[in-house]
Amino acid sequence: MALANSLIVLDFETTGISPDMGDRAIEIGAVKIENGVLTDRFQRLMNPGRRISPFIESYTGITNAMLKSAPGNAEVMAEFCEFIGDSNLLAHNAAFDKRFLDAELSKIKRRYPGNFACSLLVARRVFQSAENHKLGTLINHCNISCDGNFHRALFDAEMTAKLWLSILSTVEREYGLSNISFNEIQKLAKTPKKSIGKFLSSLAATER
DNA sequence: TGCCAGGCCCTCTTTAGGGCCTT
Repeated sequence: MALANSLIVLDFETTGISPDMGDRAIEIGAVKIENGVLTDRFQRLMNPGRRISPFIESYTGITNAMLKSAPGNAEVMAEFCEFIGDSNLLAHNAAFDKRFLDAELSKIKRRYPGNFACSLLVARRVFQSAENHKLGTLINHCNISCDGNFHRALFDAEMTAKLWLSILSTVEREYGLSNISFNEIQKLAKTPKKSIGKFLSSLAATER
């Protein structure tokens, strides 16, 4: 089955860093990119069934009072599954968000058909001179306008989406690639840093 | 109650260790 020509950029806020140790999602934010344009948005708080720590309240700005009236994780994740459809997926440090997505969907016996890309791995290769590769640093590095609160799911997803478009435009501008594919970007994310120039030049040389 | 991860990537590497990144 061919996947849709769309990309879902997502970000979780969670009770901690390890779903294997019982941590749960408390917010999901996502945007849909179609043909280089943000065409849809999704944001929901979800009640994990227990109180969150003062650290997480401070880190995210999401409070126990806000979560008290939120729907449960199962209801929200089922709705999010419909939003994903058959799109491919993207997150900044995707290993983290993928673990939580897989854990939450496993609890409701749902799956997604798309592949997961990581803007962190790609940015480390394309923006090697950046001070570091945290999302906020890369947004500044790319001169992307930024008016909102980091560590809220929808805002981080929107910033990741804009970073992704900046990565694509940088690659296309510097290497003369007019339409790099999702699969080619996935290969780029696995290419050794020192070979990035050679890899992209080879793509440009063989471009349709 | 209190505790906690894991994949990537560099190098003083590969028979390993530690920083980065996410909440």
